[in-house]
Amino acid sequence: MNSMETSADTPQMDVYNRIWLSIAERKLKPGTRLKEEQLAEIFSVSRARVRQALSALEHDGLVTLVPHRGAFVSQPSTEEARDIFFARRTIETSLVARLCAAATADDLARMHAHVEEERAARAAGDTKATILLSGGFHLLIGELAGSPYLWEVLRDLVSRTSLIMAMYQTRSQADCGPDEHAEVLEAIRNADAARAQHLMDHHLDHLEGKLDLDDTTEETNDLRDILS
Amino acid sequence: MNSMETSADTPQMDVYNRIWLSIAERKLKPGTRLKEEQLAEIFSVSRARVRQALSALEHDGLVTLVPHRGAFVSQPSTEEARDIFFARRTIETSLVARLCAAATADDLARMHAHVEEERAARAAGDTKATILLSGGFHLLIGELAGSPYLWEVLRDLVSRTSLIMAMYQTRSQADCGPDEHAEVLEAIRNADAARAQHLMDHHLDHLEGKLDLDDTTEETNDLRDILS
DNA sequence: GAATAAATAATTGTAGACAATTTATGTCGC
DNA sequence: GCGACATAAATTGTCTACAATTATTTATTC
Repeated sequence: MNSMETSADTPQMDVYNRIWLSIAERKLKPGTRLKEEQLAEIFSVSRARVRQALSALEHDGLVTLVPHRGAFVSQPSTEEARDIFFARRTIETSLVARLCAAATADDLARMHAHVEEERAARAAGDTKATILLSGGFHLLIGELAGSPYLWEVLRDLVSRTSLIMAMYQTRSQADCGPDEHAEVLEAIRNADAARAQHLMDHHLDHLEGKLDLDDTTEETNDLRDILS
Repeated sequence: MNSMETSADTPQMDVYNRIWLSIAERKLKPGTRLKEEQLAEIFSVSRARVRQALSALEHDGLVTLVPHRGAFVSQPSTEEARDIFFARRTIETSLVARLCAAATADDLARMHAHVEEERAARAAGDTKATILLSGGFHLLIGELAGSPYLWEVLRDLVSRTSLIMAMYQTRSQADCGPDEHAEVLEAIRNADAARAQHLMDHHLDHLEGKLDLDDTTEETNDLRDILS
């Protein structure tokens, strides 16, 4: 019942997941063009399957579909980036507050185990796992809050955040840092709702602060976008 | 810049919107089978377009796609129904609190105009408009909060709520009632965040309370589901 | 030599046909 | 007459070929 696994049963979900993962891991950079035929060959599926996957990814905001031009890894604007963080603060501060009142011993154990896993991955220098686990902590909070719907929303927000980080991150490293997660966990353990909310809010602010969201230097790879 | 209009530009979005509207208006009842060819003929489009629209509707939780059996208007379970209301409370209470601090005179005017419109529609006995406007008030709050992302989430939640109401509503009438909306608006006007949050929370509770979410009498139209 | 315009090439969008699966109908045996 | 099995119909899932659009290259003219 691990909610991290994103059911790779059907072939079409497989191509969706593989592209999703590549974007979440930041191997596919924003602005990258995704040709349908090329993807079809890589994954050994028909072009129709690729189109379905791309359509779903567009719905999740990870790729942008331009009519008669093709699919590109999305390049969220600074406004959109700020909006995503706003939405995360709105939802996640509410959820941690609720968790303070409702968390079971088992919940706390799972969160503790997760933070340890994050530490281990970071210590081992496994950047791929670090990025995934870092977002996974936030998803775990959504899961423990007991709302499948909000968990889906959070999954969407976390993956979009990954894209935003890939685009606007200038200084320092990629992930949240397990220390702040540990602090939030400690507040939840103490059932200190106000502190947990404050810490989560601050944590997301910290993440947003790492970004270069000044509108002046809209970086891009696409010559089309550079040369007006 | 009215956010209620759901861009019916492309043909595929048109069929999506027309089905979406029929469900939101509760003309299409939960469990109704949606044959692709039939829809294709009705809308005078190819079956591929219908499939795209159905796929998008499934992603929004309004339609359930069963492999090799077809598409059906979703029949959300009582757990899912409660989850939707939980999500709405989580998000909307946060948003009204924020609005209390940030609402401009223009914002207040728009909300006031909307409540009046609701009253007029209800007085005129226009049930279709009443249902739409009733959800529209909640969407307006999302819009004025200035978060396009959360507005999209709210739109999804409101349409799912409409489906839930169609399924589980037993007594009294369909919509929210403009009086409670007016009360919320009054609290926002007075910048009383705590009261606004409380009223919104109570309002959604009231809505949920109108439903018959006892798990015992899972109503359905599909013979398959009735006769095990 | 530079800019514009036409032609060619590449890519996406669409539709129609075919295959796989499920549902309904009819028949045979009991 | 009732139930199980086989056959037929209907519906969905998938793929391939073709049309529409856009990008690139080449040729022509100023």
